[in-house]
Amino acid sequence: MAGKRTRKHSLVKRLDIHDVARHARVSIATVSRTINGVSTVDKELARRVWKAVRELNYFPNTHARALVSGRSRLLGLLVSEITNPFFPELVQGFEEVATQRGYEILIGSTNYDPERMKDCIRRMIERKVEGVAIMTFGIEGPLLEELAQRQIPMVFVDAAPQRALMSAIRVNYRQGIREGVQHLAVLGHRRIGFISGPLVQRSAEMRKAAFLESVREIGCDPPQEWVIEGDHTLEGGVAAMERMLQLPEIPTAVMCSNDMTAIGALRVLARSGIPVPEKMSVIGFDDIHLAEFVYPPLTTVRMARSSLAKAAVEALCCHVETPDQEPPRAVLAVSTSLTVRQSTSYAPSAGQEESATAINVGRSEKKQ
Amino acid sequence: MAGKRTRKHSLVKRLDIHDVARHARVSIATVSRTINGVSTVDKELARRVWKAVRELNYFPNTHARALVSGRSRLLGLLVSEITNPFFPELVQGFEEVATQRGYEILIGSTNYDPERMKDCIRRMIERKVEGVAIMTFGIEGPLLEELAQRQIPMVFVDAAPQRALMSAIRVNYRQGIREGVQHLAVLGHRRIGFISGPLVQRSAEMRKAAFLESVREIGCDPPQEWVIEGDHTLEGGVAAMERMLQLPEIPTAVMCSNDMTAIGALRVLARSGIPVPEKMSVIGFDDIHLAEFVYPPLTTVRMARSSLAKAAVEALCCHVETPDQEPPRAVLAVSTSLTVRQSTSYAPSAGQEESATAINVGRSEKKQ
DNA sequence: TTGAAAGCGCTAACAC
DNA sequence: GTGTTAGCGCTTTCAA
Repeated sequence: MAGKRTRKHSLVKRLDIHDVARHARVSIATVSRTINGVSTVDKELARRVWKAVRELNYFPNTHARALVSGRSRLLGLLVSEITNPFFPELVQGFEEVATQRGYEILIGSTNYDPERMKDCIRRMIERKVEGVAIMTFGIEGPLLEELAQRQIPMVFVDAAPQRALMSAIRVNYRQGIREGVQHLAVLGHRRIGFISGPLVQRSAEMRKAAFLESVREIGCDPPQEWVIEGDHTLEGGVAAMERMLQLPEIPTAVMCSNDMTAIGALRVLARSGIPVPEKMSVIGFDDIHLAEFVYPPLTTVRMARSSLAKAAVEALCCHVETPDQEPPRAVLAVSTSLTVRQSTSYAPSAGQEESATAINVGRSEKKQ
Repeated sequence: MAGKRTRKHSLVKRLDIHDVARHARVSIATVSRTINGVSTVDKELARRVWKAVRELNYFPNTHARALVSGRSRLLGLLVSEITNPFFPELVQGFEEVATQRGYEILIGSTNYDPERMKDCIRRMIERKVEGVAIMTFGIEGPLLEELAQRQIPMVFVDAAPQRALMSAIRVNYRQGIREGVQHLAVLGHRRIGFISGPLVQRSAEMRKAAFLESVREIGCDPPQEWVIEGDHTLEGGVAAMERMLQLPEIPTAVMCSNDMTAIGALRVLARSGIPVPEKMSVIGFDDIHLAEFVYPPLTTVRMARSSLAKAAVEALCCHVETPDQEPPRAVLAVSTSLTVRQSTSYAPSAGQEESATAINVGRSEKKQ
């Protein structure tokens, strides 16, 4: 009931640019210029403005700024689901770099549901994001159109449509996968299988291709049955490994397209009484937080998701801040490298000497 | 170089309320009223407005709305770090409920760094959030003042300062912890230890208190040395369990204040050749994603973080939407319950009969 | 170099 | 019931 009501909607007068101007005995234009770092402002006036800002504890209203400047300083981040262990590190990196550059981030989780994805896109458009990073596994074409129509820059992973304002971050899958395969080779493995992700996904396909190249490089050519399609889930890993164990001949090492798949595979092996790594080595991909804690701790190819995030923010900002020149459409930005833990060891039948020889031939593997 | 430049800043004219009004042959006020669901609008005109909105694919500009209405429809969410496995589920729940209610969420990770926390608070103030959920483990008083000064509602977990616009979500720690202790009792355990969190944290203290009450309830009173202070990290769990194993007498079961602590404890036990659960049972708390995947899969007390998030959003919205009546300061909203996995079993020396008897006496434990 | 004033897109008071 | 209009807080001409 009490309280001085000096505005329609609120009980307290909110500080605005006029208050600062009055306090510093200048015009609001000068306050605005000072805060925005326009160089023509007189030193003395600028000093007074900053003093007033400090004393009054003034923060500019971003909505007003956005309205007049047409720049929201908002970036959208579209992910599949935050609870998927792949994403938290990505979100963290994205937030860090974006806020550093003065952007705020709007997160949308699609939960693999086209309706929710549509909703996320609507929210982003309403809030006038200046760019969107599409980090979901797959996206509906028509929804992209919504963004494209509004000239909103987009960045993708691996591959982007060939259009203006769209770019892609490239991940160097080969690098880490090759390291993983060489690591196995050094340990004497020659019979190496692979459980892929869903091959409709570009990144899953690229990982598989990188694997095949790498095994051929060490002179192996695994039979088709040793290359099984999974779906990047734990259950998929379980199913794939079960199929593999039914084969008349099984490999001594299996590489997986992501860690969840590898963890599923590990489960089946544990259940089947096949000790890892003694009877079979397993390598994952991604290096999610979990990988370190499963049993045995998973040897895996690490993809630095914070670099991915950083590259995405930069690509977006590049579009926004230099709208005239078309930026490079694809940035090779993210490297991968092997993290050796305890799910890999010597091939069961490989003699000690053979391995020792191989070690000298192989390349060293270390964490990046 | 081409492109029709109809505005200062952009190459494309952005759709606004005037375009819709023109298209529907009504005034902008009618468009605004229609979109905001004001009931006095003529049916026919409303129909025309909606048609125009659809045809033009119009989305209102939230910045303009925020500016004039004083309502940003933005909620702040302050967390310690998104990569801490405790948080993703919380963030997901928060996003889900907030967007359902038409709010957008602004995430800030403090990374346990006061400077970054300060930065997060600044960002939230600049963007004019209508409320902030403080989900960090601890916060600096002066920073709260910044928000309080600006009449921004806040919601905390467990305990909030006794002030206007601040409320707390209460977690029913006792419920789940009691279930856990009873579960151990049923399995014949009488020698039960506890590794707490950092006791400066209110929630850690509450968990410890709940544990002590619960063990006393089953007629046990563990010696002081069996109640060790950890710090809710894996390393803390390692250190605490190492200390415990040095004791002349060790318990047959240990409850931990959170899952990371339990995972640390599990490591030490594995290293020391003490099989879990045969020689020692371990129970965690939180039920983070990881718990299911460690070896052995961790029996743990689940706290539904999505309910926590939901309660937080509701408390905040309650403040915002009915500013006159002071809402309940504390909401008992989050229940906990036991999830039994494989890190718990019969007490080593307990006879079969004893356990069997106990089973009938004890309460059944199931997932909620 | 500075200040006055227009206007960003919208909501809400007020007049009809 | 509908339209006209005055701002919301800011940036950015434009004139001085």
